[in-house]
Amino acid sequence: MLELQRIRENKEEVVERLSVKNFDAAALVEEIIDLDLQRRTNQKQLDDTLARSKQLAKEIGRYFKSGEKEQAEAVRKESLSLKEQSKAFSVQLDKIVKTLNAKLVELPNVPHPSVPRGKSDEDNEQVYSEGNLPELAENALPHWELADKYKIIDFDLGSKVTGAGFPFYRGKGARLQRALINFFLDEAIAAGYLEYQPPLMVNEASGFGTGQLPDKEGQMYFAGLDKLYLIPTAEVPLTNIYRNVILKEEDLPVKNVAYSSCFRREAGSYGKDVRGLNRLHQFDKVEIVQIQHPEKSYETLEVMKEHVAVLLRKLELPFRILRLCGGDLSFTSALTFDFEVFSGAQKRWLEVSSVSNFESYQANRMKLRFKGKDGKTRLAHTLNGSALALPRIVAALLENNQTPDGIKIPKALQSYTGFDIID
RNA sequence: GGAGAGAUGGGUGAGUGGCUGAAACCACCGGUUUGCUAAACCGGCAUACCUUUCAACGGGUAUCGGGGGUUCGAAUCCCCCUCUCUCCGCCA
Repeated sequence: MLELQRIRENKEEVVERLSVKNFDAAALVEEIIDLDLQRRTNQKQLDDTLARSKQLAKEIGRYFKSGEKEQAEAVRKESLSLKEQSKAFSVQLDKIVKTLNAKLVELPNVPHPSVPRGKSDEDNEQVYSEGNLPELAENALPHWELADKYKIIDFDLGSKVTGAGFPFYRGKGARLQRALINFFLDEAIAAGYLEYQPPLMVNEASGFGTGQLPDKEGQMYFAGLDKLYLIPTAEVPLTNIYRNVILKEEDLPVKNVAYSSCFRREAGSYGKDVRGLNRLHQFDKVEIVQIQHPEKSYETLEVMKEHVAVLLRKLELPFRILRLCGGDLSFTSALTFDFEVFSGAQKRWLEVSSVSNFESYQANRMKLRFKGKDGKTRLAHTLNGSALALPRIVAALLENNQTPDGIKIPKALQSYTGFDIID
């Protein structure tokens, strides 16, 4: 969530910038400022009452010790009435704080000044592209037909055993998955990231910390008996490692990477978007996360972008980078770049990575801070990016590299797969 | 799943109703001393909110796993929850 101080001191700017996200924050911001004022007034009253109570309690102690029972009794009476007062203040303060927090959570992150206005993904701004679009024969097959032809992915079997969106990978298909995971992890480790194997289920506090809860509750699978959520991305456990942590400035940046399966309910998706590997309920992804000094986070965002670009280059996939417009930007993000690869037979761009700077928005929710060299404690900035999500990479690899002899594996991957063609 | 023990500041650990936001030691930071290093000595060392003619030095409140209760007063007593450890059961 946004920092209260920022809302208080830059009210107009916050409202104006949030309008880029097509979010009308004017009324909400006023409410928050008003609640904050109430909170402070109330707190002052409570604190004063408690301070007096403490004083009296000490007096009573002294009287009892010196055996002055009568004085003690008198003071005790006063203290008793103070107790009622402070109870009332405390109940009211609690109510105000709860309302204030609920309102604060409704406020999305403020977009970076470079974020263009726009309604939907059609308004995203292409900032870079690389590689030539593949020229495939007219009868080129989409990946789901290739998957079937070479018996490397079985969607029907997944439907039988689990449900739609939970495919089986088999033979060279399974090995290709394993190869990609190892390739991505090795690249991240070489770039200085520390590898984690995180839990695939998280508790409610973690879901709140990275911003999945409360608003995106319906997107996560929930194990109700134990109140645990299946992670939609490794970002959740990987970032929540630092929930309620105060790092030292010299520990920054923290660079973590994790491979994990990801689970998404994807309620409301349909049509060509969910065909084959285009959108799954369970998929594999390697995720990179950085925790960085506020003054360096945008530099870092560029570095992370380049990391993803290198991966796609090594996989010889044509890709483009989009700067998400306000309308397409997620609730918690200040600036996001999407990477899309061109999938030759479907003739469409598929999103394979999303690299974001959340500034202090997640950090404020989870109280992730660092102590500066000046001794002051400040919120850190969090960033993350997919590097990369597997299914659509596989879709593009299959489609773009199909030949009459089989599907060619890019050079960089061959030492990982142990084969250079799927036939 | 059953039985028991426990959770205190960065770490170890004292503290069973008032003088404890919390001893001591270690770690860390600053200083003195010192050929250098080390040692010794002195000082500092949590977080949040409030207070904004407090520039600075401050003042107030809360926090001893989390929540609730008893009491004029709770780290200390009571209840609930979470987690950790030990033993038993089960098991990849």
